[in-house]
Amino acid sequence: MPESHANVDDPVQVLAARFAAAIAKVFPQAADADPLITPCKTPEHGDFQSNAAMGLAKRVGKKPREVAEAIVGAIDVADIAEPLTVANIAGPGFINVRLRPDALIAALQAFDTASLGVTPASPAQFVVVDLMGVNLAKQMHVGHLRSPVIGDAIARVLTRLGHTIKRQNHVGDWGLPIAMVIARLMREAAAGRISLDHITLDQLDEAYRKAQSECQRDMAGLEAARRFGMGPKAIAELEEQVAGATEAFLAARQTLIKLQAMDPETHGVWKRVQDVTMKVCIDVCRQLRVNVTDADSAGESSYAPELAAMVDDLVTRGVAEVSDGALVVRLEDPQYGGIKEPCLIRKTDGGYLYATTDVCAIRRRVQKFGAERIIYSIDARQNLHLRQVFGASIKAGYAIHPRTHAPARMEHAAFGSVMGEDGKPFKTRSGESVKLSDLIEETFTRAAEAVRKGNPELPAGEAREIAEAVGVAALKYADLSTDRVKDYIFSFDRMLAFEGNTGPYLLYALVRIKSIFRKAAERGVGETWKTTPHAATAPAEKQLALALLRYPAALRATGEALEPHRLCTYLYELAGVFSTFFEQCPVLKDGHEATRDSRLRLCDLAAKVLADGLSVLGIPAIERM
RNA sequence: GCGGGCGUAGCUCAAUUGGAUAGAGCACCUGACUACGGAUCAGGAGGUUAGGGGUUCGACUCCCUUCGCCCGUGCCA
Repeated sequence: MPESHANVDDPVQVLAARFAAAIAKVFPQAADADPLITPCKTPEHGDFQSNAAMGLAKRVGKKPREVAEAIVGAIDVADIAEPLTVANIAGPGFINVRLRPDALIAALQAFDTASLGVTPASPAQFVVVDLMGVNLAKQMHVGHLRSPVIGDAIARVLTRLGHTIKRQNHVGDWGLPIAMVIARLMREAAAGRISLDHITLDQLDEAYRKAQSECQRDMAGLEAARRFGMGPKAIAELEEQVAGATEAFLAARQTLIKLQAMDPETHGVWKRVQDVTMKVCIDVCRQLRVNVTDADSAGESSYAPELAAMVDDLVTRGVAEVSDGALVVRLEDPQYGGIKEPCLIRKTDGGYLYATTDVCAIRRRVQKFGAERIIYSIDARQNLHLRQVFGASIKAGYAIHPRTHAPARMEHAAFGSVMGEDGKPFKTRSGESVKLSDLIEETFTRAAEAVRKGNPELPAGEAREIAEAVGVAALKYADLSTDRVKDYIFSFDRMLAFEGNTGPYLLYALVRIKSIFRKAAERGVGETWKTTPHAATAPAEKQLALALLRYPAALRATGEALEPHRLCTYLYELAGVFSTFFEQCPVLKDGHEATRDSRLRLCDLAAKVLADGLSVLGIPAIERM
């Protein structure tokens, strides 16, 4: 069942109903046809248009133009639009509609409430958004930027549309890699080379990398050396390496067993690693104004105790089968995704994989939390993996909602990579990945510089706050404003520009409107405008009014496609339309009080929509800059 | 090999899910206003939407095909 956002005050919806009625009257055989109402791209054509006639033509066996004429002849829009005649039919059969001025005013009046025309979704859904996946003992880098930024924006959009959201940070806090670090840390701490009490994430990151390499056994190299009869010295060196790595590897496995058994000392170190990692993670989220807290964490460790029973369940019910010693779920059937590669859920050695945990997570999210929709804000490269996990959950029945008995809608909100200005993956000059906290700090520093240049008078404390807002706006908007599935090119200069489709520009547009009200107060203009009737007579006023009314549809389109850039584009267009209005329609200079007040109301609405839209994107609003 | 994604102006990106003359910003050129925040507005130039074919009244969008780049592809996560 498609969700509904019925709103009798939205001209698009009113026109859709009228056109639908006219179509049903003239072409009963096509009564279900979509009226296809959309705002006109150019004002010369009209305010709104219906594109239904062309599509209807072949269904009813008439020429498109005749269909349009029939619709125009039967429609009743006298109360909302200017009379429709054949003169309103253009091209192959577009029907152009011009709103009656009083209808526009009425729509504006109805729009001017706290909800800004956004009616709650019906039915509202319970949605889980998977928007982060940090790993213990690993420093966060640019690769961790997009997931929370996009996921949080999607969560906010859906919340604004009336849904209930649960965010999930799927923390990589379990398994052999973690055990390797812990084994190394315990050894290093015992030798007095590190202090676990004062350890930093950078140190943990280093330990992680060293643990990885010391457990890396070069079996292939040894094999090759033997086969090609290399010198005894070379073979001996390789044997030594392999022996050392094997020792480290076995120690890690022992550590994993102790960890699973909740051995106090081992678990204590694990907890320490978790605390250090998660503190940085949550700090980054706070800096980015991403709404993720400790309560949203669901580590792999929390699924670990459930895996064995779940896998048994899959085996006994015949969902999974043994293949080459491993346990797999086959997904060739189209209802499971029609995927050739099976989903591996248990290795030959009995170990579980990340797919196992991910299937388990779906089970918990649907069966325990009651998720009706699960959205994964994850790198596009994980697409196959996610489709496998979705398919396996469906096959296992875990994705079937316990109350509605409908399968949860599972979607991959895939995104591309962050590239440098050379078009290659974003790295430092020395070729290392950029620490996320460094990236954020540099953004703030550059934003502070830009703010200082633009407005040197700001007091230091406020300047820092504003710089952070501008920095967050720049960083997140750059990430959100382009089609998420594509890679995007990271550029401090471009994202921090005050011109063009950028976060700082939208903040500027907002503070510019706010300053009008400060100026009005200075001039002793009271708040009479709040009760003055709306008006939109000048062309620029009318265009602004029409643009404002498009806000709910822009939000809905964003929520439907899970594409925040749609909202960004709308806000940017709104800012542009407002600029034109601001240029052409003096607000405080106009002699007439009624005009001044109705224009103040338009300014007020524009500010409200901009602020609301920015907050939905996770960008903080400010009063001045 | 197979599967997926991407390819739009010199550069960075859009295009309301198949609709009217493919739009913005930057850069370039020309104008406006002693400017309710000039971090502005108006205008110009810039395109065979990678190439070819097809479906359609209509294709950047859907189908086929070729080229180029990226990614994934059974025992890492």
